[in-house]
Amino acid sequence: MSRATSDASAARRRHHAVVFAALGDETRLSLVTALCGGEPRSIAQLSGGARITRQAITKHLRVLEGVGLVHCVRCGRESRFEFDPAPMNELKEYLTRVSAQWDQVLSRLRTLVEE
Amino acid sequence: MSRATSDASAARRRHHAVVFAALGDETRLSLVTALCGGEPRSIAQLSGGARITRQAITKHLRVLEGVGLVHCVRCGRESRFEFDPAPMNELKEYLTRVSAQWDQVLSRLRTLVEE
DNA sequence: CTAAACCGCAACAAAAAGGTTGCGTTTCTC
DNA sequence: GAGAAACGCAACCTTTTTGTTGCGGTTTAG
Repeated sequence: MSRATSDASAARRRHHAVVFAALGDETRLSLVTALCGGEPRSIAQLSGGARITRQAITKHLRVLEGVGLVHCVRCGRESRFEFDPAPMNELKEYLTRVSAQWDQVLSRLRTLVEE
Repeated sequence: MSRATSDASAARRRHHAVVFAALGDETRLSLVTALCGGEPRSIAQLSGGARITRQAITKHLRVLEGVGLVHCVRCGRESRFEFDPAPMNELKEYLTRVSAQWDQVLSRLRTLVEE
C-alpha cells in the first residue's frame, strides 16, 4: 500500500471516528431522534423539557453540526436545526464493510474446516 | 407511549450511545480494523508499531471489550483479543431505522408538494 | 415603545478521557 | 533456575468534554 493510500485511509478513519464520537452521547442521540422526525426545531423547542440548560443543548447541537449531522438555519430570532442523513450513511457503509470482511473470515474458516 | 416503553427506548438509546462512543476514537477504530481481519492478536502484537504505550492500548481494548466489540481469551502469558460483530450489527440496524424514518419524511413531503 | 422571547459569547468549574510511569506477577525459553 | 517476555494494577498528570452562570444583542408581540 502506498503512502498516499494509507494517509487517505487514516484520514477516512479519523473522520469516521469523529462522527461516531458525535453520536456517542445520549443527549445528542436524543436530539438526532427528535430531528429525524422531519420538522426542523428551534433550540428553545429542543431544550424544552430537557433537564440540562439551553446552553448545554446548544453545545451539543454545534457538535452535531460540526460533523454534518444537522444544519442550522437562522430564522428571525430563532435558530432552526434540521437533520442531515449523509454522515450516517457513511457510517452505515463503514459498518457494512467491516461486517462483510468478518463474514469472509468466517466463511474462509468454514472452508478450512471442511477440507 | 407507556412509561415502561419510554424507559426501554431510553435504555436502548443509552446502550447505542456507549457503543458509538467506543468507536468514536481513532486508536480504537484502528484496533477494530486490525482485529476484524480474522486472527486474534495479543496486546503486544497490537501495540507493536503504535506510538503510544502498551498500557494505553490495553485501556482502549478494555473499552472495546466493555461494549462487546471484542472479547479476550487468556492464553498462557498472553491475552488474545478477538473481534465480535454483534454490537456493530445493532448500530447498523439503528442507522437503518433512522434513515428509513428520514426517507419517509421526504416522501411525505414530496406527496404534499404534488397535491 | 417596552417587555419578553430567543439566542450567542465568554468565563468558569467539575468530571471524564487519554496517556505515562513504576512495579509486581505469571509464563516461557534457554 | 535465571532472565526475558507478556501482562495487570495503581498512582498520577494533562487535556478534553460537559455543564453552568452571567451578560448582552436581536427579534417579535402587545
